[in-house]
Amino acid sequence: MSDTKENIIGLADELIRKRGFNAFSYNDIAVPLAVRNAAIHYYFPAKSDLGEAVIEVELRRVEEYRRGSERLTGEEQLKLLVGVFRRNNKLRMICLMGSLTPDYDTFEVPMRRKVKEMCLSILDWVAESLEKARGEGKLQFEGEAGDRALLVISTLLSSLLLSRVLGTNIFERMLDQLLQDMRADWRVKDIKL
Amino acid sequence: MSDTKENIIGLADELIRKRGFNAFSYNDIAVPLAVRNAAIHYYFPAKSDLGEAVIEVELRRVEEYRRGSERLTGEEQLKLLVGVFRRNNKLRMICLMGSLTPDYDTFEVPMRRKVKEMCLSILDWVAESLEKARGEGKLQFEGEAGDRALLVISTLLSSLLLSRVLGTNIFERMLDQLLQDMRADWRVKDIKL
DNA sequence: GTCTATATTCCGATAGAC
DNA sequence: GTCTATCGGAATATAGAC
Repeated sequence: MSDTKENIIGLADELIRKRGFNAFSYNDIAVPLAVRNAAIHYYFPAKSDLGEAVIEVELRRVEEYRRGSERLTGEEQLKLLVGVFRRNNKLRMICLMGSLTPDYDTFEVPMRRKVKEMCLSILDWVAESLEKARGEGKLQFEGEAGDRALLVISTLLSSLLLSRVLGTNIFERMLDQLLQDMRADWRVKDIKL
Repeated sequence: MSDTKENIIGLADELIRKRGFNAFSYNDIAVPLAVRNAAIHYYFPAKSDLGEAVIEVELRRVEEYRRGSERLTGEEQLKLLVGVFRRNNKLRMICLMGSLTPDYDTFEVPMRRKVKEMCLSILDWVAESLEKARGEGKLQFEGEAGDRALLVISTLLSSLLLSRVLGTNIFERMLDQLLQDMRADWRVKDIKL
């Protein structure tokens, strides 16, 4: 993939997380990259093509995390997950789920499908990690791992939203509560950056 | 307050919940109300004025809920809260926190302040209800009610986001998990509409 | 208080040269 | 693959008549 194309996707990803899909323009990408908006249209004829590409990359990122952490314990996988969100929090960036799901009904159908696929993929990974950690005795929760994954993602997603408005410390307050609920013996500050 | 003004605010509220603040236009309000966009500008010179008015109404709504449920038990207050969200869920509408916090950094400062005020007000109400319900022995949780309120709001907010993408039943799955965690002896389906 | 009319700006998108 | 140039449309917003 060409550098320009990669840079466009990378910057679009950042803009989606910081300002939302409907709030950024081709110009917001063209100016920092010092190209004309026609160059962006060359790679992504319509804005939704760019949106889909950003999600596609995220899907691959999730797959990589998944394959790259296969040999880790469930607990380590969860620390990895929480670490990713904490890093985003420090950068005032929300996650793609938190940014794209509120605007879901304004998207064209193909992009909606991609958003849904992304949500399912992330949830699946989290559920797997939770189940694994429970099997190791490092986590306790009742019910199915898929249901618990919904609550975990919910907390991660919302903590990024609320942190920006109410202050960064909200993230740790929320995550530590969640970890306590699941009887984890570690807290956010225990994760090495 | 004039009918037109009220109708504008009401429709704007709906559009914010369904499509997001940055995705709706004055025309989306003018057409259904059969007025010209100049009429909307008469009441709300700038779009942010309209946004602030919508939040203002929500703030008063929260205050009303609060005063109107003072004599209810904490448990009944929570059922009321969950019921409000469930009704929104059925209408495919997300809450204002879920819609406005992702776009927070695109707002002008006065509107950001209002968003923050709204978040704090809702959290405060939830914390109060949780504390009350805990005192009644109808709910169990560790730590401060304020921290727990963050998790409760997080689940309500996210369930609306995810329900639209993954299916309406997500709402009940998530809320029932949350209630189970707090050892509540009721579930979503027990709430009368 | 609502209208017509319009200013202004910005957006996504495309044609065609290089 | 990137550019210049431009189109068509939509957005927010305002002036001034009624």
